[in-house]
Amino acid sequence: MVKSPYYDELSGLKKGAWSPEEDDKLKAYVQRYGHWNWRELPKFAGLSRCGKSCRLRWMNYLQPDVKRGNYTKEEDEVILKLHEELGNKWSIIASKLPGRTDNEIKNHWHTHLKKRAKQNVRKAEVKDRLLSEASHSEKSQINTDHSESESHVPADYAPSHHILESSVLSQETECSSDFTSSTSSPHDQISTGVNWAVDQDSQLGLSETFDQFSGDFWTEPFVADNTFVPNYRPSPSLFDGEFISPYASYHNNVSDLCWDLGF
DNA sequence: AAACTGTACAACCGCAAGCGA
DNA sequence: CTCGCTTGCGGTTGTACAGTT
Repeated sequence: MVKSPYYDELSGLKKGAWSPEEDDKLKAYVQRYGHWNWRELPKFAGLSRCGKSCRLRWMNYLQPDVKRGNYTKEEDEVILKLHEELGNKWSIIASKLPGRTDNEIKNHWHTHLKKRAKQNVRKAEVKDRLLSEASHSEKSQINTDHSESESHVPADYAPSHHILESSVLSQETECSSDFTSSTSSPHDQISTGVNWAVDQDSQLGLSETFDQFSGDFWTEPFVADNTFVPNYRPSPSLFDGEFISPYASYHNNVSDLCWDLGF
């Protein structure tokens, strides 16, 4: 599924898929010393990779809190909603989904959600058309009886005000900032006379899950990457087993540091 | 069974923002 | 102000695997 590993002649660096050994090295190094400088890090960690590659691998795959696969309906809906609002701001979207990375969300969007988003757009267009047609027919019927025999919509088609208040499309397009708001019944969806079967599952899922969905999801803080050691550069002369040790990152006080440095 | 097509996703690349000298 | 460096972001590619013909 990924590019096969190969050595780039020009740079002499390894590219392509990461081996478990490389993963282990990088993970162990970052967990121990933090990522003080991605460009320099591979040298110290004993990896023949560029810093950029290491950073990406760590961020998207090796970080302890990274969730993999199995997107929940809530997550899908959040992504869809935020993408509708923000566009391709994957990093911002990722910041709202603990454990998900921008790269993963981007991939998920392109493979799973793009189609759904397109369907949503199409439904919104149909909704607009229905609304304009409904309001037009309502006006034309103002001074007539309540017969719907002339209407092009099914017999169980609800009056236009009904559509406005409870159609699923209204939910989608009007609750942009509050998706915990009211839900629409399946009957309401059917009553518009449009075949919503394509996405009914997800709509129902949205209704169910967002009811349980507290504000905690948005306010819950990220688990910080506390392995980061700001403003610290190791001395290349300090070796620690298979790594070149930058020390300091695991020292909570000066005496520990002095001990490790042999002072 | 083989060939073809579609899907999923890890990884690469180029660019831009941020920051310090 | 600008130059150089690092980091982060978003677009895109490559390829294994699954499904279909």
